[in-house]
Amino acid sequence: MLKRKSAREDAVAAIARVFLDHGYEGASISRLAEAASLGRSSLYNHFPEGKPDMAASVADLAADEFGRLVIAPLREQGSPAVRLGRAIAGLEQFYHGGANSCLIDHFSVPDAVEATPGAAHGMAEAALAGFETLAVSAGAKPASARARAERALVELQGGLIVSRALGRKSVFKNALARLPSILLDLPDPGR
Amino acid sequence: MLKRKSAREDAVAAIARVFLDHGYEGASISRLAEAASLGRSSLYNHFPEGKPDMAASVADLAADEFGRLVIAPLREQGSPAVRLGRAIAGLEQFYHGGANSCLIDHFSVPDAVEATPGAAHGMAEAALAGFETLAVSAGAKPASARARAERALVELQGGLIVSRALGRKSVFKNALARLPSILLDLPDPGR
DNA sequence: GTCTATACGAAGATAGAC
DNA sequence: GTCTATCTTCGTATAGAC
Repeated sequence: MLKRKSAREDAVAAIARVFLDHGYEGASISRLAEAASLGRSSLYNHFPEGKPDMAASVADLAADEFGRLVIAPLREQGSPAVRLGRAIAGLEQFYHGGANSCLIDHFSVPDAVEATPGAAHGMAEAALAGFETLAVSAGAKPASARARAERALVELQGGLIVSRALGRKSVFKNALARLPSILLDLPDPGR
Repeated sequence: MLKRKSAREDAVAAIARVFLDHGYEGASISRLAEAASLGRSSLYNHFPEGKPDMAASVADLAADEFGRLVIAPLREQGSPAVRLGRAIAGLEQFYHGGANSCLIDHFSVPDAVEATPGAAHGMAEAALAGFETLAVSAGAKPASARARAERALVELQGGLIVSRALGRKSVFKNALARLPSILLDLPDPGR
């Protein structure tokens, strides 16, 4: 089921980078239009509800991509370690090795929450659920799996923030490298 | 050496919350003025250079407070565990138990970086240096201490982000609770 | 120091020509 | 679908009265 990209989908992909780089408030219509190689007005043909519409579309795209690159591999066949390895490769791609900042963060400010209610919350919960599933299938008990998933998500988000603040992608890479021990290493496997 | 708070210092404390809640771009002069209980114009008496001036002042205040509440306790007398305990109490206070988002994050977007160059970077480095010192005095070797400090900062920032996105302060509290094992537990103490 | 008034451009959005 | 033109509101900033 290959679907040809619509013009709107092209626009969403183009403007996503602006929200990523500048945050919701910093993503002005002018910047968005320039990124999409369109006039300001032309954007409103693709997004009749204006900026909230654009932000919601970007959030949807990000959720889709995250699902495809990270969540799906976690639920595929293979040992937990192999599945996590594929998800980590997906994370590197999704975040461009730490160069991307995360929408969860940018979409958590009040004005963005008002425009796209539940977007940040939903992305965070989706990631949490994916990691939790992996931890369970690695043998963790429910409560432990939940805690491990939370730690993994914290590690990921923190890695992105600190990486960007310090201008060192290695921080994000190091965070990725810690995921296996967080999600897979069970201190008392037999318990 | 008790110094009376100047009117300007009052204003800085008041507007800090706006930058914290809304980010650099979302902190409009109107919002800042309202938070400071002043007219828009009056703000320019205290901050002649306008918004960048305000942002820089807030960054300075945050750095001072962080130094006082978190870094200083790390360097005081007492065992490493006791010092970290005091720093963690300081962190709870500084971040209001996870209710605050961090300036490091908000000041890392391009427009904020342009307005207050080096602010985000400096705050991150200061935290890193403080944690590193503690790890060293707990017996970690230089390279290990550096890595541990980085992990601690990642944990902190990630905890704040995820806490805010999910609306659960427990995420931040859990992150704080992991700091001792990150900074103090040395797997091979004799090595 | 704080206010009112004001200027000026940017941001968000719409109408209508092509 | 995209453009030009236009509108309104907001954001930033200054001048000057009190």
